[in-house]
Amino acid sequence: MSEGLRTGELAAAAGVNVQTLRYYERRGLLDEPDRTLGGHRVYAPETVTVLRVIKAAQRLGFTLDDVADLVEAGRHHHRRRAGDGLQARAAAKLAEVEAKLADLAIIRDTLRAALDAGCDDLMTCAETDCCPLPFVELGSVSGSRS
Amino acid sequence: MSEGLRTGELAAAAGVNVQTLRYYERRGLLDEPDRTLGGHRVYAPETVTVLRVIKAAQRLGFTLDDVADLVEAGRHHHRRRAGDGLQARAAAKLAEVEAKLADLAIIRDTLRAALDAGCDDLMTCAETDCCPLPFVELGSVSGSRS
DNA sequence: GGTAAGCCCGTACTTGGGTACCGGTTGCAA
DNA sequence: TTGCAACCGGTACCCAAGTACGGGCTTACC
Repeated sequence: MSEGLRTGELAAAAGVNVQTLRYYERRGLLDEPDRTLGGHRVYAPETVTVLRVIKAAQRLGFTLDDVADLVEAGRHHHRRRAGDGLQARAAAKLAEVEAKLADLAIIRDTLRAALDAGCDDLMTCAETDCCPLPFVELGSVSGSRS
Repeated sequence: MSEGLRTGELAAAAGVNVQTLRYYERRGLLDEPDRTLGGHRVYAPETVTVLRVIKAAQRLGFTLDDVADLVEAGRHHHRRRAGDGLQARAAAKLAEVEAKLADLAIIRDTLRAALDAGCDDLMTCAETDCCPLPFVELGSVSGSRS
């Protein structure tokens, strides 16, 4: 058994695009699979799990670079340096996520306040400073994208 | 009075890059300013406020396209159609922000759980399902970037 | 009037995560 | 054996919100 999947099958099974598979391979997230004599890729069935793990990590806010590192770290996880493991990275990511949550909470409150105050024109509000829009800085997370 | 600012001065006053000013002009966020005889831009001093408003709106999660629409809607805010105003857009944006907050809260909890459970290798965890990582879907916000 | 800083415009590049297109091969089934 | 779907590699393109670069002008100060 373990008959192997072709790109189209794997893509369908994992819910991703065929191009994405080759993109992940280029990025080092997927091992280079075996090939048929003609050069077509043949993936081990476990690869579906690998893809699900990648997608899960992405949903946790890790970038593909993060994931590539994580996969790499896991591949030979003997002799690991400090800061390499999932633990350390998860802790760091958690801090980021918490900062982003705090920012978003401020944004939510501000939007609510703007709604309550009934502002309807940004420029007028800014000039007459009737309204609670934050023309001050919004602390922490600088280069943050979700 | 109201002597006018050159690009460099405006950029410094508003804390943005000079290139960004021309970029905003192209995007329709800034009116085309007056020019000197030689073709150099001369901005009205109020433009600093405009830029602060733009930046504030961005911090609230509006895209530059959103902001451009908002500015446009404010420019002739007589005869406004439903859904045009800041109110409506702020309400929509608030819903987005709340959805994103909910997702991030799940992510935070999951990261915390992974930390508590002491997972240190994604692939092993995925295979042995010892750990709380979410290999399920994470609801709502699809194309969301902060 | 010379020189340096600042500005002009157009274009190309950046980041992150893919997608799309292309012409050419391979695999498989009827 | 023929026909067509699926696959191959390489490259180009998409989004947003800018940033950088290059060659040529303008402005301001000494």
